[in-house]
Amino acid sequence: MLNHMVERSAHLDAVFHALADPTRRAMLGRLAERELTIGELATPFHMSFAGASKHVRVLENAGLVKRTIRGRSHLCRLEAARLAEADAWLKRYERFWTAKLDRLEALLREEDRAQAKSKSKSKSKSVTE
Amino acid sequence: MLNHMVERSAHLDAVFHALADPTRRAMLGRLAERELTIGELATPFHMSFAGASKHVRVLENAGLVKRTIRGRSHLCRLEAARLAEADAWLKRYERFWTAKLDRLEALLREEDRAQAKSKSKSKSKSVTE
DNA sequence: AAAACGTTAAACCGATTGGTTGACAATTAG
DNA sequence: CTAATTGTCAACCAATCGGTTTAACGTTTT
Repeated sequence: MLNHMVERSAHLDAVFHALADPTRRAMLGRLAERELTIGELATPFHMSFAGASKHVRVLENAGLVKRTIRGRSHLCRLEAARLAEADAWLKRYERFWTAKLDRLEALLREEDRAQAKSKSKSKSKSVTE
Repeated sequence: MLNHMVERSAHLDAVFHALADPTRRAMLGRLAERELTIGELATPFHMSFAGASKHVRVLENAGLVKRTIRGRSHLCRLEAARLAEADAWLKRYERFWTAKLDRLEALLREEDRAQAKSKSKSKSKSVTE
C-alpha cells in the first residue's frame, strides 16, 4: 500500500537534485565515456575550477560519482547504482505514459496507413548531456 | 557559444528539480491513485495551505500535473509525459547498472562451474536482494 | 628548496528554495 | 444576505544554490 506520509528518501532527494542541473548532467554524460579528473571535467564549461569542483562534490554526495585520488589528480568515475534507484522510482509511473504512448502509436499507425509513403530516418545515440 | 557546452533542457531541469523534494514525490504518489484537489493534496502534510499550493505550482510548472478548476476547487491530475522524458534520459545510462548486474551474474556462473568441478551437483542459484 | 600543478576551503554574492502569515477573490452553504 | 469554504497572492524569512575570488594545501617537477 502506498504511504500516506512523506516518502522520505535522502538518496532520491540527492540524486534528483543532482540531476536537476544541466552542468552536472553534462558531466555525467562525459563520465559515461571515460573516467576524468576534476580538471578535465571542468574545462568544457566556462566556469571557474572551484565552481566545477563544487558540482562534482554534489554528484559525489548523491553517490553518482566516485573519486580516486592518484597523486595530485582526482579521478572521477560514474557510479550508476543510484541512477538505477531513480529509474526504479520512475518505473512506478511507467504505466501512465505507456498507456498514452500506446494511444499515440495507434494514432500514428492510422496516419501511416493514410499517408502510404515516407522515407529515411537517422538515429544518434551519443550521450551528450 | 555558451550553449555548445551545456545542452540546455529546461524540461529536465524542471522535472528533476520537482522530483527532488519528498513532499512533491508523495503528492505525485497520491495523484497516481486518483485526482485530488489542492486541499486534499495538502492535508496529509502538516503544512499550510499556501505551502502545499506552492508545491503543486512547482509540479505544474514541470508539466507533471495539470489543473482543472471546477467551481472553487482546483482538481489536479498526474501528467506522466514529462516523467517519460526523465526516464528516457536515465535510459541512456541503463547499460552501466545492467552491465554491473551482468558481470555479477557471470561471476556467479563462474563460481558455480568451479564448484561443480571441485565437488557435488548442488545447483543453487539464489540471488536474493 | 622552490616552483608548478591539481584541487579544496573560505568568504562572499545575488537568486532561488521551502516555508510562513495575512489579505483577498470567488464559489458555495445556511 | 451572510458564513464558510477553496484557493491565490504578496510579503517576508532563513537556508540553500550556483557561482565567483582569493588563499591555502599536498604532490610532483625542477
